[in-house]
Amino acid sequence: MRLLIVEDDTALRTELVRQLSAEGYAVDSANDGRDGLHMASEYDYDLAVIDLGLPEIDGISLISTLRERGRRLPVLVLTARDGWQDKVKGLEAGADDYLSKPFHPEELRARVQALLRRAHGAAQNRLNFAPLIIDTDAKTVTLHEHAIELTSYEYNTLLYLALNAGKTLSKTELTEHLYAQDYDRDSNVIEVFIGRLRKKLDPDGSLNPISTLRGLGYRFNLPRSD
Amino acid sequence: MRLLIVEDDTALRTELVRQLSAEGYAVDSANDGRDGLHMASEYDYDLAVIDLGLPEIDGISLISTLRERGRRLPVLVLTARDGWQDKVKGLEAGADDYLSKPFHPEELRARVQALLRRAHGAAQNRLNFAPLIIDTDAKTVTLHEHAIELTSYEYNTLLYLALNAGKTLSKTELTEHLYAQDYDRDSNVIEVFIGRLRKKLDPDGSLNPISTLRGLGYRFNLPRSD
DNA sequence: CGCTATTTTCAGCGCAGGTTCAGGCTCGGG
DNA sequence: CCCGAGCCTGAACCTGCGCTGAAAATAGCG
Repeated sequence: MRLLIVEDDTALRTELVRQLSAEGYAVDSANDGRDGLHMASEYDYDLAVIDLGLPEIDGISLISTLRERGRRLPVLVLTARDGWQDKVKGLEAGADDYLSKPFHPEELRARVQALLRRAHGAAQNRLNFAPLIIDTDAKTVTLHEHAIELTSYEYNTLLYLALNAGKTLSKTELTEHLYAQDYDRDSNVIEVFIGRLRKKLDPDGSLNPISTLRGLGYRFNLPRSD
Repeated sequence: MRLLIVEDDTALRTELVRQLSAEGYAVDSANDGRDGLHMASEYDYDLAVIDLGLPEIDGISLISTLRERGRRLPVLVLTARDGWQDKVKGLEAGADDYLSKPFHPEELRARVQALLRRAHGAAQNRLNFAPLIIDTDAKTVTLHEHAIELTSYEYNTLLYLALNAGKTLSKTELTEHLYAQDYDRDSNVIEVFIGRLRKKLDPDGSLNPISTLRGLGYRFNLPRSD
């Protein structure tokens, strides 16, 4: 999951990046609305955290502009103090949730998680695919009631594929969602991770959870069984 | 467990902080409703003790505001004398329990403990994990019917992990709940405590009660057996 | 006010896990 | 049937995270 933070206060921005990176997200950040708009246009983020009081282009306009351009990513708005009307304006502009400063890290985490889940139509923290279960709370994967040990990038890759089950994702699409900006584009990391995932999830080659579409990308095949 | 005290009487506030710190909680305090609201917003406390007669913003409004914002933390209300109607108002505003001044330290202790337990869905004072038992009343830990000597921070760390059994907790998440505000962020205390816990709880390495998820955090593995 | 127990810092190390690379394989188009 | 682009894979590399033991700081206690 790749997130964008738009926040002018350096201290807070750093803190946000730190927090969310620790949760395993790939995080980019911008310190004003203009940069934020740039970055949000350039990449397909899974979620944006936007402060309303921003120099250059304020948060509200930023959100409106994004929405006008048809970007539907979840937006979490940060409002100064109890900016009551700000919240309303924010929601009207197309934000999905708000958080007033100062806020507690816990709540930020919870909201981000909730928004991401909602966006992918996964209400719960437990994705059930036939014999495969992904628990996003414990960050754990189970196959046939049997725990599978995945490293964090393996997990992230699998999660992203699974959240887009049935859809074909190109390799660039995957890298862009798994890594923060400026990741070396011509590398075969993804192939390697797909390989490792297949080996771990399907050692005997009977499940075929991930199929390759030559020239197009990869697709997660298992149907959701909830 | 991290608590917030909101009390304007300096003597009493200091006393409360002393009391509860002595119990091993991480305690922050505010001396009026405004500060209290700030702090409660900034951080995700596990419980709040709030006096009803407060300057700036009174206790009732403070509680209501918190509840409106969707904060569900347990709130213990302190009322002057037998402020009979105050209790009612307090409970209506969303407090979970009350205590009229003056009160016995013992009683405070008991109520705080009870509320914390309830909040974590642990009705009893005894968390049972297969061969490991944590008695939150006696603050003792038993492994295979055999007492384990833990220092208070070791105990706190273990308890927090155990209360969130199965969930992966990042190191920052842990520090934030174990220490009062402004704790130096880049330190490896947590690693050290985890190490010591493992050594004490699992000397021969057969139980593996706490697993580390590289880059993500730690997870308590034992299932509850109640 | 000293002594002990506990917490915190620190530095060094080991290794997990991410990244790269090379060589072989596969598929599809001509 | 052959060729080449794209994909797979095993192995090697290398960085940084987490572990550890010991020393320094601090708290607790008589």
